Amino acid sequence: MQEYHALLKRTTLFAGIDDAGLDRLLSCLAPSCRNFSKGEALLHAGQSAGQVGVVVAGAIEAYRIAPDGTRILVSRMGPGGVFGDVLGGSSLTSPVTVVATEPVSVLFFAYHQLLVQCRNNCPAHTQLLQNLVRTISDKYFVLSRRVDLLLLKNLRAKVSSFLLSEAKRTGTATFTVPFTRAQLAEYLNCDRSALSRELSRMQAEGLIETYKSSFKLLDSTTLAHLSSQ
Amino acid sequence: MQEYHALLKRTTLFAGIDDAGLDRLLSCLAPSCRNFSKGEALLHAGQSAGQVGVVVAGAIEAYRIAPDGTRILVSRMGPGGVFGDVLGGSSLTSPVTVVATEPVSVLFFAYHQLLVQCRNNCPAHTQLLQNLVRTISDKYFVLSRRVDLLLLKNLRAKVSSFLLSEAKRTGTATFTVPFTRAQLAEYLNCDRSALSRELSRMQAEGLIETYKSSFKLLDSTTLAHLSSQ
DNA sequence: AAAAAACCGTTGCCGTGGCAACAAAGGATC
DNA sequence: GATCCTTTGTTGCCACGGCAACGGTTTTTT
Repeated sequence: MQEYHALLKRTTLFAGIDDAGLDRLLSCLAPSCRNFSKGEALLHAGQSAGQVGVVVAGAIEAYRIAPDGTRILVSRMGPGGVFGDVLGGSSLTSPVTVVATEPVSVLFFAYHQLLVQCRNNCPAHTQLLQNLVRTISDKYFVLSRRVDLLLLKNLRAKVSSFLLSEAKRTGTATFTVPFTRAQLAEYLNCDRSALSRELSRMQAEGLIETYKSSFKLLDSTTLAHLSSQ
Repeated sequence: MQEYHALLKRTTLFAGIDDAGLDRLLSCLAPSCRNFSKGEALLHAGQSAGQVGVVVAGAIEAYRIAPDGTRILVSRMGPGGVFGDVLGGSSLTSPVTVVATEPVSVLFFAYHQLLVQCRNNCPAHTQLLQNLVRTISDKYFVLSRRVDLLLLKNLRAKVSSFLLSEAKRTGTATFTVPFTRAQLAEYLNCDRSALSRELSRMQAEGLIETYKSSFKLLDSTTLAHLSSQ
Protein backbone atom coordinates (compact mmCIF):
# COMPACT_ATOMS: atom_id res chain seq x y z
CA MET A 1 0.00 0.00 0.00
CA GLN A 2 2.99 2.24 0.72
CA GLU A 3 3.75 2.28 -2.96
CA TYR A 4 0.63 4.26 -3.67
CA HIS A 5 1.30 7.07 -1.19
CA ALA A 6 2.85 9.46 -3.65
CA LEU A 7 0.09 8.88 -6.18
CA LEU A 8 -2.75 9.10 -3.70
CA LYS A 9 -1.49 12.39 -2.34
CA ARG A 10 -1.89 13.84 -5.81
CA THR A 11 -5.50 12.73 -6.17
CA THR A 12 -8.32 15.11 -5.38
CA LEU A 13 -9.60 12.66 -2.79
CA PHE A 14 -6.45 12.65 -0.66
CA ALA A 15 -5.06 16.08 -1.46
CA GLY A 16 -3.64 18.05 1.44
CA ILE A 17 -3.14 15.03 3.68
CA ASP A 18 0.35 14.35 5.02
CA ASP A 19 2.07 10.97 5.11
CA ALA A 20 1.22 10.22 8.72
CA GLY A 21 -2.44 11.08 8.17
CA LEU A 22 -2.55 9.05 5.00
CA ASP A 23 -1.04 6.07 6.82
CA ARG A 24 -3.66 6.10 9.51
CA LEU A 25 -6.47 6.71 7.05
CA LEU A 26 -5.44 3.81 4.86
CA SER A 27 -5.20 1.42 7.77
CA CYS A 28 -8.64 2.54 8.98
CA LEU A 29 -10.32 2.50 5.60
CA ALA A 30 -8.62 -0.71 4.50
CA PRO A 31 -9.34 -0.30 0.79
CA SER A 32 -9.30 -3.40 -1.34
CA CYS A 33 -7.08 -3.42 -4.40
CA ARG A 34 -8.37 -5.11 -7.50
CA ASN A 35 -6.93 -5.61 -10.96
CA PHE A 36 -8.87 -5.67 -14.20
CA SER A 37 -7.74 -6.65 -17.64
CA LYS A 38 -8.39 -4.67 -20.80
CA GLY A 39 -12.06 -4.52 -21.75
CA GLU A 40 -13.29 -5.73 -18.39
CA ALA A 41 -16.14 -3.82 -16.73
CA LEU A 42 -15.52 -2.29 -13.30
CA LEU A 43 -19.07 -1.07 -12.87
CA HIS A 44 -22.19 -1.74 -14.88
CA ALA A 45 -24.87 0.83 -15.62
CA GLY A 46 -27.85 0.22 -13.37
CA GLN A 47 -25.73 -1.19 -10.56
CA SER A 48 -25.45 0.60 -7.27
CA ALA A 49 -21.94 0.72 -5.98
CA GLY A 50 -21.44 1.63 -2.32
CA GLN A 51 -17.79 2.05 -3.14
CA VAL A 52 -15.50 4.74 -4.41
CA GLY A 53 -12.80 3.63 -6.83
CA VAL A 54 -9.42 5.28 -7.23
CA VAL A 55 -7.38 4.36 -10.29
CA VAL A 56 -3.76 3.72 -9.29
CA ALA A 57 -2.52 2.33 -12.62
CA GLY A 58 -3.90 2.01 -16.13
CA ALA A 59 -6.89 3.83 -17.54
CA ILE A 60 -10.67 3.56 -17.66
CA GLU A 61 -13.55 4.96 -19.65
CA ALA A 62 -17.12 5.63 -18.58
CA TYR A 63 -19.81 5.01 -21.18
CA ARG A 64 -23.44 5.73 -21.27
CA ILE A 65 -25.33 3.04 -23.12
CA ALA A 66 -28.12 4.49 -25.27
CA PRO A 67 -31.36 2.52 -25.64
CA ASP A 68 -30.32 1.62 -29.21
CA GLY A 69 -27.09 0.13 -27.89
CA THR A 70 -24.65 2.82 -29.03
CA ARG A 71 -21.98 3.76 -26.52
CA ILE A 72 -21.51 7.40 -25.62
CA LEU A 73 -18.23 8.36 -24.04
CA VAL A 74 -18.79 10.29 -20.83
CA SER A 75 -15.42 10.36 -19.15
CA ARG A 76 -11.88 9.05 -19.30
CA MET A 77 -9.55 8.62 -16.37
CA GLY A 78 -5.95 7.69 -15.80
CA PRO A 79 -4.02 7.15 -12.56
CA GLY A 80 -5.52 9.30 -9.82
CA GLY A 81 -9.01 9.20 -11.29
CA VAL A 82 -11.89 8.84 -8.86
CA PHE A 83 -15.21 7.22 -9.80
CA GLY A 84 -18.36 6.08 -8.03
CA ASP A 85 -18.25 9.15 -5.81
CA VAL A 86 -21.31 10.80 -7.32
CA LEU A 87 -23.53 7.89 -6.36
CA GLY A 88 -23.17 9.06 -2.80
CA GLY A 89 -23.01 5.58 -1.36
CA SER A 90 -26.77 5.51 -1.59
CA SER A 91 -28.84 3.07 -3.54
CA LEU A 92 -28.63 5.31 -6.59
CA THR A 93 -27.83 3.29 -9.66
CA SER A 94 -24.96 4.22 -11.90
CA PRO A 95 -25.93 5.88 -15.20
CA VAL A 96 -22.66 4.76 -16.75
CA THR A 97 -20.70 1.61 -17.41
CA VAL A 98 -17.04 1.84 -16.44
CA VAL A 99 -14.62 -0.19 -18.55
CA ALA A 100 -10.85 -0.72 -18.41
CA THR A 101 -9.21 0.52 -21.61
CA GLU A 102 -5.95 -1.10 -20.55
CA PRO A 103 -4.92 -3.29 -17.63
CA VAL A 104 -5.86 -1.31 -14.56
CA SER A 105 -5.44 -1.41 -10.77
CA VAL A 106 -8.08 0.18 -8.58
CA LEU A 107 -8.39 0.84 -4.87
CA PHE A 108 -11.96 0.48 -3.64
CA PHE A 109 -13.07 2.37 -0.54
CA ALA A 110 -16.33 1.47 1.18
CA TYR A 111 -18.52 4.55 1.05
CA HIS A 112 -19.94 4.31 4.56
CA GLN A 113 -16.44 4.21 5.98
CA LEU A 114 -15.63 7.43 4.18
CA LEU A 115 -18.62 9.09 5.80
CA VAL A 116 -18.23 7.75 9.31
CA GLN A 117 -15.61 9.32 11.49
CA CYS A 118 -13.77 6.25 12.78
CA ARG A 119 -13.17 5.73 16.49
CA ASN A 120 -9.51 6.53 16.04
CA ASN A 121 -10.63 10.04 15.19
CA CYS A 122 -8.07 10.48 12.47
CA PRO A 123 -7.48 14.21 12.08
CA ALA A 124 -7.10 13.72 8.33
CA HIS A 125 -10.63 12.41 8.06
CA THR A 126 -12.15 15.88 7.99
CA GLN A 127 -9.89 16.79 5.10
CA LEU A 128 -10.94 13.58 3.39
CA LEU A 129 -14.61 14.44 3.72
CA GLN A 130 -14.02 17.88 2.34
CA ASN A 131 -12.11 16.35 -0.54
CA LEU A 132 -14.92 13.89 -1.20
CA VAL A 133 -17.40 16.74 -1.45
CA ARG A 134 -14.91 18.51 -3.65
CA THR A 135 -14.51 15.63 -6.10
CA ILE A 136 -18.27 15.49 -6.52
CA SER A 137 -18.69 19.22 -6.97
CA ASP A 138 -15.81 19.17 -9.46
CA LYS A 139 -17.79 16.73 -11.56
CA TYR A 140 -20.80 18.98 -11.18
CA PHE A 141 -18.86 21.86 -12.66
CA VAL A 142 -17.50 19.75 -15.50
CA LEU A 143 -21.09 18.92 -16.37
CA SER A 144 -22.07 22.54 -15.96
CA ARG A 145 -19.36 23.49 -18.43
CA ARG A 146 -20.78 20.94 -20.84
CA VAL A 147 -24.23 22.51 -20.54
CA ASP A 148 -22.75 25.92 -21.29
CA LEU A 149 -21.21 24.49 -24.42
CA LEU A 150 -24.41 22.80 -25.55
CA LEU A 151 -26.36 26.00 -25.07
CA LEU A 152 -24.31 27.92 -27.63
CA LYS A 153 -26.37 28.80 -30.64
CA ASN A 154 -24.21 27.77 -33.57
CA LEU A 155 -21.45 25.37 -34.37
CA ARG A 156 -18.70 27.93 -34.73
CA ALA A 157 -19.37 29.18 -31.23
CA LYS A 158 -19.18 25.64 -29.86
CA VAL A 159 -15.94 24.92 -31.67
CA SER A 160 -14.38 28.20 -30.57
CA SER A 161 -15.42 27.66 -26.98
CA PHE A 162 -14.10 24.12 -26.95
CA LEU A 163 -10.77 25.05 -28.52
CA LEU A 164 -10.23 27.94 -26.12
CA SER A 165 -10.94 25.77 -23.11
CA GLU A 166 -8.50 23.15 -24.38
CA ALA A 167 -5.87 25.82 -24.90
CA LYS A 168 -6.44 27.02 -21.37
CA ARG A 169 -6.33 23.50 -19.97
CA THR A 170 -3.08 22.61 -21.71
CA GLY A 171 -1.63 26.06 -21.23
CA THR A 172 -0.58 26.47 -24.85
CA ALA A 173 -2.09 27.59 -28.15
CA THR A 174 -0.84 24.46 -29.93
CA PHE A 175 -2.22 21.19 -28.66
CA THR A 176 -3.62 17.79 -29.47
CA VAL A 177 -7.02 16.66 -28.27
CA PRO A 178 -7.57 13.05 -27.23
CA PHE A 179 -10.60 12.65 -29.46
CA THR A 180 -11.34 11.43 -32.93
CA ARG A 181 -13.42 13.72 -35.10
CA ALA A 182 -16.47 11.58 -34.50
CA GLN A 183 -16.01 11.70 -30.72
CA LEU A 184 -15.52 15.44 -30.78
CA ALA A 185 -18.64 15.84 -32.90
CA GLU A 186 -20.51 13.72 -30.39
CA TYR A 187 -19.29 15.89 -27.53
CA LEU A 188 -20.37 19.06 -29.33
CA ASN A 189 -23.60 17.36 -30.33
CA CYS A 190 -23.21 17.96 -34.03
CA ASP A 191 -22.67 15.98 -37.19
CA ARG A 192 -19.17 14.80 -37.95
CA SER A 193 -19.18 16.21 -41.48
CA ALA A 194 -20.54 19.51 -40.22
CA LEU A 195 -17.66 19.69 -37.76
CA SER A 196 -15.11 18.98 -40.46
CA ARG A 197 -16.70 21.59 -42.65
CA GLU A 198 -16.66 24.23 -39.93
CA LEU A 199 -13.04 23.48 -39.04
CA SER A 200 -12.09 23.82 -42.70
CA ARG A 201 -13.83 27.16 -42.94
CA MET A 202 -12.18 28.44 -39.79
CA GLN A 203 -8.84 27.36 -41.13
CA ALA A 204 -9.53 29.08 -44.46
CA GLU A 205 -10.36 32.27 -42.58
CA GLY A 206 -7.08 32.12 -40.71
CA LEU A 207 -8.57 31.56 -37.28
CA ILE A 208 -6.90 28.22 -36.65
CA GLU A 209 -4.63 25.62 -38.13
CA THR A 210 -5.65 22.01 -37.79
CA TYR A 211 -4.52 18.59 -38.88
CA LYS A 212 -6.24 15.50 -37.54
CA SER A 213 -6.53 16.01 -33.80
CA SER A 214 -3.87 18.70 -33.47
CA PHE A 215 -4.83 22.34 -33.38
CA LYS A 216 -3.11 25.69 -33.37
CA LEU A 217 -5.03 28.78 -32.41
CA LEU A 218 -4.05 31.77 -34.51
CA ASP A 219 -6.55 34.40 -33.41
CA SER A 220 -7.65 33.79 -29.85
CA THR A 221 -9.33 37.15 -29.43
CA THR A 222 -11.68 36.56 -32.34
CA LEU A 223 -12.30 33.03 -31.10
CA ALA A 224 -13.18 34.38 -27.66
CA HIS A 225 -15.60 36.76 -29.29
CA LEU A 226 -17.21 33.98 -31.29
CA SER A 227 -17.44 31.62 -28.34
CA SER A 228 -19.94 33.77 -26.48
CA GLN A 229 -22.72 34.16 -28.94
CA MET B 1 -35.61 27.10 16.14
CA GLN B 2 -38.08 24.44 17.31
CA GLU B 3 -40.59 25.78 14.84
CA TYR B 4 -38.47 24.59 11.93
CA HIS B 5 -38.11 21.00 13.08
CA ALA B 6 -40.97 19.62 11.03
CA LEU B 7 -39.79 21.45 7.92
CA LEU B 8 -36.12 20.56 8.31
CA LYS B 9 -36.91 16.88 8.68
CA ARG B 10 -38.47 17.00 5.24
CA THR B 11 -35.42 18.55 3.60
CA THR B 12 -32.87 16.38 1.85
CA LEU B 13 -30.21 17.71 4.17
CA PHE B 14 -31.84 16.53 7.40
CA ALA B 15 -33.83 13.56 6.13
CA GLY B 16 -33.83 10.47 8.31
CA ILE B 17 -32.78 12.27 11.46
CA ASP B 18 -35.03 11.99 14.51
CA ASP B 19 -36.07 14.84 16.78
CA ALA B 20 -33.45 14.18 19.43
CA GLY B 21 -30.70 14.01 16.83
CA LEU B 22 -31.95 17.14 15.13
CA ASP B 23 -31.99 18.99 18.46
CA ARG B 24 -28.40 18.17 19.21
CA LEU B 25 -27.29 18.89 15.67
CA LEU B 26 -28.93 22.29 15.63
CA SER B 27 -27.42 23.30 18.94
CA CYS B 28 -24.00 22.17 17.71
CA LEU B 29 -24.23 23.73 14.28
CA ALA B 30 -25.88 26.91 15.54
CA PRO B 31 -27.16 28.08 12.17
CA SER B 32 -27.90 31.74 11.77
CA CYS B 33 -31.33 32.72 10.55
CA ARG B 34 -31.58 35.64 8.18
CA ASN B 35 -34.49 37.31 6.44
CA PHE B 36 -34.44 38.86 3.00
CA SER B 37 -37.02 41.00 1.30
CA LYS B 38 -38.27 40.51 -2.22
CA GLY B 39 -35.63 41.15 -4.85
CA GLU B 40 -32.74 41.07 -2.41
CA ALA B 41 -29.68 38.98 -3.33
CA LEU B 42 -28.67 36.16 -1.00
CA LEU B 43 -25.56 35.27 -2.92
CA HIS B 44 -23.80 37.02 -5.77
CA ALA B 45 -22.17 35.26 -8.71
CA GLY B 46 -18.42 35.26 -8.22
CA GLN B 47 -18.67 35.19 -4.44
CA SER B 48 -17.47 32.22 -2.48
CA ALA B 49 -19.85 31.21 0.23
CA GLY B 50 -18.55 28.88 2.94
CA GLN B 51 -22.14 28.42 3.97
CA VAL B 52 -25.05 26.21 3.08
CA GLY B 53 -28.44 27.90 3.02
CA VAL B 54 -31.73 26.17 3.76
CA VAL B 55 -34.91 28.00 2.79
CA VAL B 56 -37.44 27.79 5.63
CA ALA B 57 -40.01 30.24 4.24
CA GLY B 58 -40.56 32.07 0.97
CA ALA B 59 -38.89 31.31 -2.34
CA ILE B 60 -35.69 32.01 -4.22
CA GLU B 61 -34.38 31.84 -7.76
CA ALA B 62 -30.86 31.22 -8.99
CA TYR B 63 -29.78 33.12 -12.09
CA ARG B 64 -26.78 32.90 -14.26
CA ILE B 65 -25.79 36.29 -15.58
CA ALA B 66 -24.62 36.13 -19.19
CA PRO B 67 -21.79 38.43 -20.31
CA ASP B 68 -24.35 40.53 -22.19
CA GLY B 69 -26.31 41.02 -19.00
CA THR B 70 -29.28 38.76 -19.69
CA ARG B 71 -30.44 36.61 -16.81
CA ILE B 72 -30.80 32.89 -17.32
CA LEU B 73 -32.94 31.03 -14.83
CA VAL B 74 -31.07 28.05 -13.41
CA SER B 75 -33.14 26.94 -10.45
CA ARG B 76 -36.10 27.81 -8.28
CA MET B 77 -36.57 26.78 -4.68
CA GLY B 78 -39.28 27.00 -2.05
CA PRO B 79 -39.25 25.98 1.62
CA GLY B 80 -36.84 23.10 2.14
CA GLY B 81 -34.58 24.17 -0.72
CA VAL B 82 -30.84 23.86 -0.15
CA PHE B 83 -28.28 26.06 -1.89
CA GLY B 84 -24.57 26.76 -1.68
CA ASP B 85 -23.89 23.07 -1.11
CA VAL B 86 -22.21 22.48 -4.47
CA LEU B 87 -19.50 25.00 -3.70
CA GLY B 88 -18.13 22.49 -1.24
CA GLY B 89 -17.18 25.05 1.34
CA SER B 90 -14.06 25.64 -0.69
CA SER B 91 -12.97 28.86 -2.29
CA LEU B 92 -14.95 27.98 -5.41
CA THR B 93 -16.93 30.97 -6.57
CA SER B 94 -20.63 30.70 -7.23
CA PRO B 95 -21.62 30.61 -10.89
CA VAL B 96 -25.09 31.89 -10.02
CA THR B 97 -26.72 34.80 -8.29
CA VAL B 98 -29.42 33.81 -5.80
CA VAL B 99 -32.31 36.22 -5.40
CA ALA B 100 -35.42 36.24 -3.19
CA THR B 101 -38.57 36.20 -5.32
CA GLU B 102 -40.66 36.88 -2.22
CA PRO B 103 -39.82 37.61 1.41
CA VAL B 104 -37.69 34.68 2.51
CA SER B 105 -36.16 33.22 5.68
CA VAL B 106 -32.99 31.21 5.40
CA LEU B 107 -30.94 29.16 7.84
CA PHE B 108 -27.21 29.39 7.12
CA PHE B 109 -24.92 26.57 8.21
CA ALA B 110 -21.16 27.06 8.26
CA TYR B 111 -19.71 24.56 5.85
CA HIS B 112 -16.72 23.53 7.92
CA GLN B 113 -19.00 22.69 10.83
CA LEU B 114 -20.96 20.37 8.57
CA LEU B 115 -17.78 18.54 7.67
CA VAL B 116 -16.20 18.33 11.11
CA GLN B 117 -17.54 15.75 13.50
CA CYS B 118 -18.14 17.86 16.61
CA ARG B 119 -16.72 16.82 19.97
CA ASN B 120 -20.18 15.87 21.16
CA ASN B 121 -20.04 13.11 18.57
CA CYS B 122 -23.65 13.49 17.56
CA PRO B 123 -24.77 10.18 16.08
CA ALA B 124 -26.90 12.04 13.58
CA HIS B 125 -23.86 13.74 12.11
CA THR B 126 -23.00 10.78 9.94
CA GLN B 127 -26.47 10.84 8.48
CA LEU B 128 -26.07 14.56 7.90
CA LEU B 129 -22.85 14.04 5.98
CA GLN B 130 -24.45 11.37 3.86
CA ASN B 131 -27.35 13.72 3.21
CA LEU B 132 -24.98 16.52 2.24
CA VAL B 133 -23.30 14.30 -0.31
CA ARG B 134 -26.74 13.29 -1.46
CA THR B 135 -27.98 16.85 -2.02
CA ILE B 136 -24.96 17.55 -4.16
CA SER B 137 -25.23 14.39 -6.19
CA ASP B 138 -28.93 15.10 -6.66
CA LYS B 139 -28.01 18.36 -8.29
CA TYR B 140 -25.49 16.50 -10.39
CA PHE B 141 -28.22 14.24 -11.70
CA VAL B 142 -30.56 17.15 -12.38
CA LEU B 143 -27.84 18.65 -14.52
CA SER B 144 -27.19 15.29 -16.13
CA ARG B 145 -30.85 15.10 -17.03
CA ARG B 146 -30.57 18.52 -18.60
CA VAL B 147 -27.64 17.37 -20.72
CA ASP B 148 -29.67 14.39 -21.90
CA LEU B 149 -32.40 16.77 -22.96
CA LEU B 150 -30.03 19.11 -24.77
CA LEU B 151 -28.47 16.22 -26.66
CA LEU B 152 -31.73 15.25 -28.34
CA LYS B 153 -31.55 15.85 -32.06
CA ASN B 154 -34.77 17.71 -32.82
CA LEU B 155 -37.26 19.93 -31.10
CA ARG B 156 -40.09 17.42 -31.02
CA ALA B 157 -37.91 14.98 -29.14
CA LYS B 158 -36.99 17.66 -26.60
CA VAL B 159 -40.59 18.67 -26.10
CA SER B 160 -41.76 15.08 -25.76
CA SER B 161 -39.01 14.28 -23.29
CA PHE B 162 -39.74 17.35 -21.22
CA LEU B 163 -43.49 16.75 -21.13
CA LEU B 164 -43.07 13.12 -20.14
CA SER B 165 -40.72 13.99 -17.32
CA GLU B 166 -43.16 16.61 -16.07
CA ALA B 167 -45.99 14.09 -16.19
CA LYS B 168 -43.86 11.67 -14.24
CA ARG B 169 -42.88 14.31 -11.72
CA THR B 170 -46.44 15.46 -11.07
CA GLY B 171 -47.84 11.96 -11.34
CA THR B 172 -50.59 12.91 -13.77
CA ALA B 173 -51.07 13.35 -17.51
CA THR B 174 -52.66 16.77 -17.03
CA PHE B 175 -50.48 19.39 -15.46
CA THR B 176 -49.30 22.97 -15.44
CA VAL B 177 -45.65 23.90 -15.79
CA PRO B 178 -44.25 26.85 -13.83
CA PHE B 179 -42.72 28.41 -16.91
CA THR B 180 -43.68 30.97 -19.47
CA ARG B 181 -43.21 29.97 -23.08
CA ALA B 182 -40.06 32.01 -23.29
CA GLN B 183 -38.59 30.38 -20.19
CA LEU B 184 -39.45 26.93 -21.47
CA ALA B 185 -37.87 27.73 -24.81
CA GLU B 186 -34.78 28.89 -22.98
CA TYR B 187 -34.64 25.66 -21.02
CA LEU B 188 -34.98 23.58 -24.19
CA ASN B 189 -32.50 25.88 -25.91
CA CYS B 190 -34.75 26.74 -28.83
CA ASP B 191 -36.55 29.72 -30.21
CA ARG B 192 -39.82 30.72 -28.58
CA SER B 193 -41.74 30.83 -31.85
CA ALA B 194 -40.30 27.49 -32.87
CA LEU B 195 -41.56 26.02 -29.59
CA SER B 196 -45.03 27.46 -30.12
CA ARG B 197 -45.04 26.12 -33.65
CA GLU B 198 -44.01 22.65 -32.56
CA LEU B 199 -46.61 22.56 -29.77
CA SER B 200 -49.27 23.60 -32.27
CA ARG B 201 -48.27 20.82 -34.62
CA MET B 202 -48.27 18.26 -31.87
CA GLN B 203 -51.70 19.41 -30.82
CA ALA B 204 -52.96 19.22 -34.41
CA GLU B 205 -51.65 15.66 -34.62
CA GLY B 206 -53.54 14.69 -31.49
CA LEU B 207 -50.48 14.02 -29.35
CA ILE B 208 -51.22 16.65 -26.72
CA GLU B 209 -53.63 19.35 -25.72
CA THR B 210 -52.19 22.63 -24.55
CA TYR B 211 -53.32 26.05 -23.49
CA LYS B 212 -50.82 28.53 -22.10
CA SER B 213 -48.76 26.62 -19.55
CA SER B 214 -51.18 23.76 -19.02
CA PHE B 215 -50.73 20.50 -20.85
CA LYS B 216 -52.57 17.25 -21.31
CA LEU B 217 -50.77 14.26 -22.74
CA LEU B 218 -53.02 12.25 -25.05
CA ASP B 219 -50.60 9.69 -26.48
CA SER B 220 -47.82 8.96 -24.03
CA THR B 221 -46.53 5.91 -25.86
CA THR B 222 -45.89 7.86 -29.05
CA LEU B 223 -44.35 10.66 -27.02
CA ALA B 224 -42.04 8.16 -25.34
CA HIS B 225 -41.03 6.89 -28.74
CA LEU B 226 -40.34 10.40 -30.00
CA SER B 227 -38.40 11.42 -26.90
CA SER B 228 -35.55 8.99 -27.56
CA GLN B 229 -34.46 9.90 -31.02
C1' DA C 1 2.62 -7.47 -48.15
C1' DA C 2 -2.13 -7.64 -48.96
C1' DA C 3 -6.61 -6.91 -47.25
C1' DA C 4 -9.77 -4.90 -44.16
C1' DA C 5 -11.25 -1.47 -41.31
C1' DA C 6 -11.17 2.93 -39.28
C1' DC C 7 -10.74 7.71 -39.89
C1' DC C 8 -11.12 12.04 -42.23
C1' DG C 9 -12.34 15.60 -45.67
C1' DT C 10 -15.58 17.11 -49.15
C1' DT C 11 -19.86 18.15 -51.41
C1' DG C 12 -24.91 18.33 -52.98
C1' DC C 13 -29.33 18.26 -51.18
C1' DC C 14 -32.89 19.64 -48.21
C1' DG C 15 -35.33 20.01 -43.68
C1' DT C 16 -35.45 21.87 -39.14
C1' DG C 17 -35.54 25.63 -36.70
C1' DG C 18 -33.81 30.70 -35.99
C1' DC C 19 -35.28 35.35 -36.95
C1' DA C 20 -38.31 39.14 -37.55
C1' DA C 21 -42.60 41.03 -37.66
C1' DC C 22 -47.39 41.26 -36.59
C1' DA C 23 -51.87 40.38 -34.36
C1' DA C 24 -54.57 38.95 -30.53
C1' DA C 25 -55.44 38.22 -25.81
C1' DG C 26 -54.91 38.80 -21.13
C1' DG C 27 -53.11 41.61 -16.90
C1' DA C 28 -51.70 45.49 -14.65
C1' DT C 29 -51.92 50.34 -13.66
C1' DC C 30 -53.97 54.64 -13.51
C1' DG D 1 -62.92 51.97 -18.57
C1' DA D 2 -58.72 53.45 -21.24
C1' DT D 3 -53.95 52.63 -21.82
C1' DC D 4 -49.82 50.14 -21.55
C1' DC D 5 -47.19 46.05 -21.18
C1' DT D 6 -46.53 41.21 -21.13
C1' DT D 7 -47.45 36.82 -23.04
C1' DT D 8 -48.67 33.94 -26.78
C1' DG D 9 -49.77 32.27 -31.47
C1' DT D 10 -48.75 32.62 -36.38
C1' DT D 11 -46.29 32.93 -40.64
C1' DG D 12 -42.76 33.90 -44.47
C1' DC D 13 -38.05 33.70 -45.28
C1' DC D 14 -33.70 31.52 -45.37
C1' DA D 15 -29.37 29.82 -43.25
C1' DC D 16 -27.26 26.44 -40.51
C1' DG D 17 -26.41 22.07 -40.10
C1' DG D 18 -28.03 16.97 -40.69
C1' DC D 19 -27.71 13.31 -43.97
C1' DA D 20 -25.83 10.41 -47.41
C1' DA D 21 -22.40 9.22 -50.41
C1' DC D 22 -17.76 9.04 -52.12
C1' DG D 23 -12.69 9.08 -52.27
C1' DG D 24 -8.33 9.37 -50.05
C1' DT D 25 -5.39 8.29 -46.20
C1' DT D 26 -3.89 5.96 -42.15
C1' DT D 27 -4.01 2.11 -39.13
C1' DT D 28 -4.88 -2.57 -37.95
C1' DT D 29 -5.32 -7.35 -38.99
C1' DT D 30 -4.02 -11.62 -40.95
